[in-house]
Amino acid sequence: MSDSDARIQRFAEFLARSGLKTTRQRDRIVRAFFAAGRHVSAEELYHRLQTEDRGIGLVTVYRTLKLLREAGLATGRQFGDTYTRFDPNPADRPHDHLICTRCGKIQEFEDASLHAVREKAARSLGFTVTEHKLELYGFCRECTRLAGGRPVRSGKAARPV
Amino acid sequence: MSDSDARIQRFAEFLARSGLKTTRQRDRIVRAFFAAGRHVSAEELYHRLQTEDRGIGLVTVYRTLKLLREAGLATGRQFGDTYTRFDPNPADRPHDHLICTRCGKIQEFEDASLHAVREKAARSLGFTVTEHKLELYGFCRECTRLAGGRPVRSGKAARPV
DNA sequence: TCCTCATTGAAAATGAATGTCAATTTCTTT
DNA sequence: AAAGAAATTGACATTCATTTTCAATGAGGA
Repeated sequence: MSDSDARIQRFAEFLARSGLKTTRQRDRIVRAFFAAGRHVSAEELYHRLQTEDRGIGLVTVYRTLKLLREAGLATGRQFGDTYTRFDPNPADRPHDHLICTRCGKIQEFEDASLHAVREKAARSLGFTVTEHKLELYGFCRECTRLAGGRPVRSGKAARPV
Repeated sequence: MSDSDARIQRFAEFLARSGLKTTRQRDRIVRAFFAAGRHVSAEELYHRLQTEDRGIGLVTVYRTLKLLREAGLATGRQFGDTYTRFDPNPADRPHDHLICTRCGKIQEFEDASLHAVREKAARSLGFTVTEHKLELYGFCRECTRLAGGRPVRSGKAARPV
């Protein structure tokens, strides 16, 4: 059973447990989502789906992504642009991000020592931490070279708001 | 000169440098912003200002907050609700956040070792990091006790999207 | 199969944030 | 101090992502 299949199964279980139904649309959206990689928006997913099934509305894509979040199978992220991007859970790959504010590139990374930071903060303040988001904003290698590290207002690239 | 005054001065310099003008509205908005503490939304700031000056429009609050960001004096954050909250810069107080997904409480913390994480990621990937955002989502002390760490759908509290 | 209730898509609604524009204000230049 | 060019303002309209509404359809247990 592929990685993706396992998650699709978990989603089916979530639906059953919640008294919800399995439909052609949900099935296709969920498959497309797990096949899509990372940082997809609802709109992007919707467009990909149009090639295989014209009868899937953008609204249903939004609804299904919301269910995926409730099932704990997806996380939404906002990187400084106006829309939400979605990532599959669980974090089988690094989940922290470097965002270039000049060209908009998003690079993933992971640092094990972050868990120490997380635990320490949680313990000292009595929190139970279930999830974290770390974003580093700045310039990627190319943009550091091109711009000498100085900001360029492009209007396109994500901003750290 | 108070902390706040120094920033107000820096904003005035920014305006002059950019060929922009000082106005009663901008002045009041900026003062109110630095007096407001943290995590204020444009709307909240607007409401506070109504008590002292009815002639300040919400639109101008938005515009001035945008200028403050461009001046490097404010940062916008999205904690899983639909609007943007603003924090003053520079980070003279901790800038990382624990967000309770049950009651919506936001608690600040700081961990010096995060800088090591930041530098390490930046160095290994060639990034020049200028800013970071770290958010830990989970349950605060009270909610951990009350809910036994289990999620409660309140519809009000921030969600990790 | 029947029957109930969830689901769907289209259109309308929402809500935060931004653009438009005529009237006003700032600030530099006489 | 007065004038004039240019920026600023607020009310209104607009945009854009996302959500709600609603009538028609579909799923799936009895």
